[in-house]
Amino acid sequence: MRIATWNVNSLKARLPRVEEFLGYADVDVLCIQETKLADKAFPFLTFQELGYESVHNGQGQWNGVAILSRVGISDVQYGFGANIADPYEGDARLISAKCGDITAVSVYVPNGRTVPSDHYDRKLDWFAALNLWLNEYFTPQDALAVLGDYNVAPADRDVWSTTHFEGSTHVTAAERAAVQALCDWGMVDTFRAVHPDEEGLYSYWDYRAGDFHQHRGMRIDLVLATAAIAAKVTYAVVDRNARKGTLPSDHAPVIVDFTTP
DNA sequence: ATGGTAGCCCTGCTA
Repeated sequence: MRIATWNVNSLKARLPRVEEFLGYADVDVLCIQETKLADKAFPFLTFQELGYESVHNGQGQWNGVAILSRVGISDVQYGFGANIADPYEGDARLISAKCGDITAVSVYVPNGRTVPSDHYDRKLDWFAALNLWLNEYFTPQDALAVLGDYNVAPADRDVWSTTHFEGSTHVTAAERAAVQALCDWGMVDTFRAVHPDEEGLYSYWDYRAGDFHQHRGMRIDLVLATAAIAAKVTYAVVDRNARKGTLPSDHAPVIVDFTTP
């Protein structure tokens, strides 16, 4: 089975690139973030014609998350639900669905803006809410993958320069501890399981200052998965070509393969 | 050249 995550930075602007990706990437499940679309504007039929069922938690101008699947979609959840307070209430940042033999979750973790700030504090609270939500609906024994834009680089080797990001969001000890808490619950950073030590493996490059061509990036798009999936991962890659060419997103897709019984 | 680009919807805000 092949799963992938991609922050497309507006599905309206990026639809041709997403169609192109679906044509060559051979993914079974694709989790998308930052659709920036209302549900009524989501291109369900376009994806259907390409062989994918899709579900969308849309908001309009900002955020918006989706799941595309060619192995079925059921048991859809939109956001944290009524029992868990959302520190970013009103934002469309989470959708989950059963896709074939696994549950896929598409998350768009809040950016946090600056340190310190109210937005940063609520980013950490959002991670805590995610942990509560996982606990409420799943167990570490489930075949569960939480894919998305975490807006956290888990380790120093996941950024092009530690000094450049000193004092910024995405690299603070508290944010990294929030990701680690998910791993403590039972999730594995599957990309790092395949590439444990390699540096320079990024998934996001700022549009500004030619960062992509200067290899100034960050690895903030993660595929966390429980052992039922993580123990069977055979391949993981960043599709850097998707960051090149005409009207690219500032993020590249991250693809993970695992064997199914 | 004193921080740059992309996307949104009023041209300032968010990333």
